[in-house]
Amino acid sequence: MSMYRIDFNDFFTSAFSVDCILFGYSEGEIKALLIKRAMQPFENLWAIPGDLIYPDEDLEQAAERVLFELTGLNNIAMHQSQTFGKPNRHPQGRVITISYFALLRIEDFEVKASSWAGDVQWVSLKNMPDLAFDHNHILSSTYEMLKLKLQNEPICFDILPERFTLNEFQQLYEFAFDQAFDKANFRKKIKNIPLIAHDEKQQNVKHRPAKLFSFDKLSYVEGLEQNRYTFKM
Amino acid sequence: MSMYRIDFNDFFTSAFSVDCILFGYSEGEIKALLIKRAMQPFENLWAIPGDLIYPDEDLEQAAERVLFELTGLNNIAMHQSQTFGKPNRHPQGRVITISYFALLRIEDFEVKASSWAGDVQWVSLKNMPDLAFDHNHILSSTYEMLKLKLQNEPICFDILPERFTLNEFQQLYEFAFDQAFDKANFRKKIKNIPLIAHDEKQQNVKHRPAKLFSFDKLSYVEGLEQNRYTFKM
DNA sequence: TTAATTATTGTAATTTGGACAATAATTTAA
DNA sequence: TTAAATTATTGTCCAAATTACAATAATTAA
Repeated sequence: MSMYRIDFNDFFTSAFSVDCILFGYSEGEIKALLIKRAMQPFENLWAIPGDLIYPDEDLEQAAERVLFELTGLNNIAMHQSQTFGKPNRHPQGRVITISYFALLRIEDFEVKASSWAGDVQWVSLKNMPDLAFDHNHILSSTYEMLKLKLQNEPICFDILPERFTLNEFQQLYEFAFDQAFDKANFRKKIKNIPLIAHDEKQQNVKHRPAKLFSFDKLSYVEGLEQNRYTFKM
Repeated sequence: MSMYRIDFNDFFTSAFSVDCILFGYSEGEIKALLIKRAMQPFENLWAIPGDLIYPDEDLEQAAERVLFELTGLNNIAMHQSQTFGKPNRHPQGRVITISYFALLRIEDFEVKASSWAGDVQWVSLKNMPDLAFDHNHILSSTYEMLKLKLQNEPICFDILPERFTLNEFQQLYEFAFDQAFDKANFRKKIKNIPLIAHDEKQQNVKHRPAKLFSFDKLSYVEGLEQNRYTFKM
């Protein structure tokens, strides 16, 4: 096999990138933030925002940099999803990409176009066009990872408004898993999750307004530490 | 920031590796196959077997190559776990490593030493020494991934003998999760998993022999496709 | 004031899960 | 040949969780 004849230094000819799938939630739909590529390859195609990782940069750091350049947001937890490395996935060389995702509150920031992003847009997962590279594949497997985490970690509260109604909470899961739940039963299921009930109510609705809740992160962490609690949906 | 002054080609100065955590099960314990490094860096330390990925090689292909060189085994599903890339994790350059794992039947093969593996040994997870690189970290997070997948995918049948008793099945979960289950209740829990009951019985035991079962993969896949089924332990 | 609409809570039936007991099949030793 | 020992397998009871569906409450709009 020819592979045994290559020099040690010949291995150091690859690049890494991160691809950041930013999930948001609005109008009852889960959306991903996509960019329209302003440069070759795949110029003018929609793509997952990402960038090459600098030689001295940590993976998470790179993911957070991409997020920051696009949204100005800091201090958002990025979750590693999977790594994609088919030899020919990038036309300009061997680039292995590590996908990260985060859940964002769309209303908390304004997206900024950047050098590599001519146009930026929230696109519903139910209505996804053909994307650059292997990005359709990356997006759909990261969505599977998202669903797994939605069932095992309280990341739903990263994407819900800070104060939300129980219906909004329920609809997020209904959309993510594409199935309807019974209202009363959903409320029973979540009765262990520590929520703070506020006096405040929903505004500007044409019917009885719902009470607003927020996630009681302190109690949650305390419950975890004392082993009294495991999040499960 | 200096990072903006580097040339496109300067990105192509990194290398990838795969690290393959091979889990086996014997004497009632989950073990990982480790090698004693025969070369620098970390010469003589125990490590997870792994290798650099060739420039034209797919990730899974590389993982399967490492597995094959060590065990002679082919056609074993390798599962991607996580990717580790701290800038200084490898003393000889920027090497990002992608961890894969597989569940093996220890009795099905004999490990072979190879060029990079002076000594090879099955080591119980309960009794792990200090390993080379960041391999203790990689091993423990891959073990968490293993447990996650054991709960959500039928990978347990990769590690069980082709025909197994219900007790062997149960013991695997008991050791992986380090807790005992009630026999009768375990059998109720698995009653949805499609198993083929054989006429054959356990041999050479000093008591009533148990019936042998095998996993009915066909029915399982069919159930998945028709949305009648989700594996859950 | 009332109809319409959605929020919230309750109830009863069914299913699941956990603890434990009973029975069955086989080997071994008397 | 038989009884004791050992483990496999199945069943039962009770508590807890899940499901389907009904009842009541609060608000808006006419």
